Amino acid sequence: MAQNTIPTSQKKSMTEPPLKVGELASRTGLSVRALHHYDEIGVLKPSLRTQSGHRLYNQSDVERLQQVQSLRLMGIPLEEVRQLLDGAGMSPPEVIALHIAKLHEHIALQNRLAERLQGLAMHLDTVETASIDDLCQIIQVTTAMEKYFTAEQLEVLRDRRSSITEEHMHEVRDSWNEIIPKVRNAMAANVDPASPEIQAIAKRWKALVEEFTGGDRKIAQAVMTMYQNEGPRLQEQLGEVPTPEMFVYMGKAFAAPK
Amino acid sequence: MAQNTIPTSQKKSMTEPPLKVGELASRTGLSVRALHHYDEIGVLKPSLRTQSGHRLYNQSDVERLQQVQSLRLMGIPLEEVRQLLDGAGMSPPEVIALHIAKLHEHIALQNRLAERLQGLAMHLDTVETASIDDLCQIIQVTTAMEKYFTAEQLEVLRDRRSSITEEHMHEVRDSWNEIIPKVRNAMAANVDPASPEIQAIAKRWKALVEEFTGGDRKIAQAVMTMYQNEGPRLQEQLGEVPTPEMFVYMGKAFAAPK
DNA sequence: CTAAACCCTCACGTAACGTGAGGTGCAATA
DNA sequence: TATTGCACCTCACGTTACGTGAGGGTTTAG
Repeated sequence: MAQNTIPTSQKKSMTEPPLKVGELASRTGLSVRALHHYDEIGVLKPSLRTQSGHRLYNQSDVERLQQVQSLRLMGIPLEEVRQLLDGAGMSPPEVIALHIAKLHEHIALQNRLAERLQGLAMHLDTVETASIDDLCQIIQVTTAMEKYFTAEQLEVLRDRRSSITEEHMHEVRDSWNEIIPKVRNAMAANVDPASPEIQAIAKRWKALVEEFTGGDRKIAQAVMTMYQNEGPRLQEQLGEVPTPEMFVYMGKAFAAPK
Repeated sequence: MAQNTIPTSQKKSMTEPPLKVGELASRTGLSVRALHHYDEIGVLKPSLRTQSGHRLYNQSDVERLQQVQSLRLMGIPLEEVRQLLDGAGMSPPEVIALHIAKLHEHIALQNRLAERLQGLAMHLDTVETASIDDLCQIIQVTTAMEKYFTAEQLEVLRDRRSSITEEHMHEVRDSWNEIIPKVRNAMAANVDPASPEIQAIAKRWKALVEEFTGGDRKIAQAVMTMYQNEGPRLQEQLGEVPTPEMFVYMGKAFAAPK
């Protein structure tokens, strides 16, 4: 074979002059400040300085910087970049694997947050209220619900909610606010659950519950658990809420012979 | 209707005593330091202090804190929380909408990063190298490729790569490293592309290209564009790489009559 | 030889607190 | 009553990866 000609531009052997920081910055797309920073924290210390203190980056510095940029592109923090390039800390595959895990965790969190925000935006569309109080109320109630219902149940409830009018929602609220005090008073007065007036109330109660749960036993159970645990907090937001004792009392009313 | 009985525990009218910071912290699950911070930045300034300077939070402070917590749960930064609760800045729906947009943007970025990391992890599995140099090389080549190939093309290439052995990949690299200098020398010596020795080389060249592109014209085109723009950078990582002039020369060789 | 361009070293700001350090207030106990 | 111990106070630095000046030397082109 013949003698090797020059590949493209220069050979490695013809030592290129060291770069000043501004030059290196514009070649790599980094800022001068970033290079100063890398110097400070030990990620990339230029191997030369001029007598007056100007940084000079030679070929191996430039190569190291390319590696730094590669690793940063993968989202690896500077401190770990430094450890990797210095051969300390963990092995590359370990670092990558751990970062994938962390990233997935982070993404999962963000996705859950995005779902919550989407749901919230839907509510805001239907309710068309601009008050922060209302906004926070919706947030509190929905976050409380997320603790007691599964994702599928929540979806069912969202669908049902979006299919009814805002006016009807107010009617439902008003109904509860009318019925619950009556029940409380009846309980305080030891009224027989089988009595006609309680039976009338029980009928309305059952209808309201049916409408909300859609007849789903699991949802009804979750609602009761939620009111049991979050009663006071929900009361602040919603107005009148049923207590576990009321559920028991109403249970007797439902079981009473007609 | 009869007189209202007491709902659950207390009535709002019986003013509850203001809370000290530690008490409020333990009730809300926040840290004392966080409450200090909220005070500092004006998100929640307690409306009372004792003579000695101890913070006292009254009922309305507590309610405001609940709102703060709700908004923070939705990922809204403290400064915007403050503006919302103080009625300054944007309206709640605007804030929510903007945050949804920001969040989706962020999630998209994270997802792209996750994909890159997954691909990288795959490479690391097949190549089983633990050196940072190799790691960075893979990163650089794959990120360069992402600029020139579409997502589908990249997937095709990934599949093809994972279906061959590491040994074969080395063979391919070696073939290029043997052929390219020969072509360069032939070009420098003005050898006729139709000459037998160049025709022999052209045959091997074509086979190598075919294997990589799978016969896909688009991929072949993207490869040439990539080498044209990223030539020097890739050369540092891969060794010998073809130049546009070589593609022209080889084109003549392919077109030459046999 | 001078002015522009480039370089240097501080040093503060970012988001949302964690983590002391060093000192005061307050209720209960010895 | 004196002392203990706990809760509270105000600084103030650390975290991430730089951005953005301030104030002052150096190099280079005209």
